[in-house]
Amino acid sequence: MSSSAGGDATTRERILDAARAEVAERGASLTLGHVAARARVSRQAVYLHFGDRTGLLLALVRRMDEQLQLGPSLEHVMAAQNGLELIRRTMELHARFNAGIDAVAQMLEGAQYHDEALGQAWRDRLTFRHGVHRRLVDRLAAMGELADHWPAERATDIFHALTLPGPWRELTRECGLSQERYVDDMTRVISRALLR
Amino acid sequence: MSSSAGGDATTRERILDAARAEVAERGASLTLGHVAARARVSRQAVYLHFGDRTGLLLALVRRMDEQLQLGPSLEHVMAAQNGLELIRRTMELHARFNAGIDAVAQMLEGAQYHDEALGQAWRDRLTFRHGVHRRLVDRLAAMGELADHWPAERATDIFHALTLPGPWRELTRECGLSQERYVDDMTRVISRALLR
DNA sequence: TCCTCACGTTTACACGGTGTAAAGTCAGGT
DNA sequence: ACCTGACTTTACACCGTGTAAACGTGAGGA
Repeated sequence: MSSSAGGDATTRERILDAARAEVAERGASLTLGHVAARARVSRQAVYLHFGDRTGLLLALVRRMDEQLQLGPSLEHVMAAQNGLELIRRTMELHARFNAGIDAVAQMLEGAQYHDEALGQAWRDRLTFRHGVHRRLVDRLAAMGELADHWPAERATDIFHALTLPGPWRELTRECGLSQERYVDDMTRVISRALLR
Repeated sequence: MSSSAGGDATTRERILDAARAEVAERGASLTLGHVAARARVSRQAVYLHFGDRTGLLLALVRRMDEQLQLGPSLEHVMAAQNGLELIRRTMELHARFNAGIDAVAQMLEGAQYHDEALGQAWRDRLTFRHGVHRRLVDRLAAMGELADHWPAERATDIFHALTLPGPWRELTRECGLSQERYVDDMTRVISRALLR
């Protein structure tokens, strides 16, 4: 864990790149040995940098969060001029975002029940996600477009739950919907559900 | 694998009961050693009956399917006199069913990417589920209540994806919705999405 | 009665992945 | 010349899976 900062940093990055590739290929059943080999580094180097398997995966998740920079995209969503457009932009963001993180998300979902720390990391992400949807729902309410029957908190829960990676994965990967179709259809479903 | 039928069957059942309990407690990280100990049987007895870990889990899933007997429940759903009632009954069935199988479902979902056979088992269940929703959508169409904008296949995909265990788990376990609330809210969402 | 077979037991071992420990190499900076 | 940081090699302990072989035992048939 010594070189958490400073030094070359290139090795650490190489290991993380290798880990990302291994997750994409083998899912949650990646091996530290394989990661090390792919990074052209000894297995022990991985332990030096990340402490243990969990540490490596946590670092991978954090780096993906940083790289994906969803701040600007979120501003674009919030700038929508009406409810329908806000929902559509949200779904476009989800589609793009999910496609980017799906392999890692899958790994986290799968690992969350035999790894305390990874489970926590996954829950943290979901909590953050829920908060984002709360802001979106508040915006809808402020625009006077939120249907009367929904208390904000419950509308948030619905918005949050229907846009989880799971349904996205099922629709696009298994049912064969294109990203555009996913966006169109889910925009319709959610706007009908939430808007007045 | 010898005693697939005949004989005492009590040992086999004891092992499956133990496995179910272990899955409920430890999720996907159950050990054959723990299962055996709980069933008060040697670890090797498990191998005798189920071949390997995967075989045990597959047998567990199949037994749960048999025990849950969703045929009659499904008839009750199909007997609904109008679209809204059909959707409500569907959601009631999902709520009850999900609560019953969630531990095992979670285990399967988690395992599907490092165990070919378990992944297939999970996909089989989802395919069956999808077929059920197709029948429901066809019924809606026959009643003339399916909204015009949905081709039957796409309405099916949506119905299927929105009622997956994942969203149910998130809403009831993490967001704190009661089963009744889940049924009420999702009935509203889906009827608004699918009905004319 | 004796034999056999089904079911289960104990013991033992190979294999692979994780995690820890210790000693060695090697480049750069002082 | 020395030290330090980054990484390597080697080695080992631990655990879970899976296989193998030999032994125990009770029920049923010849």
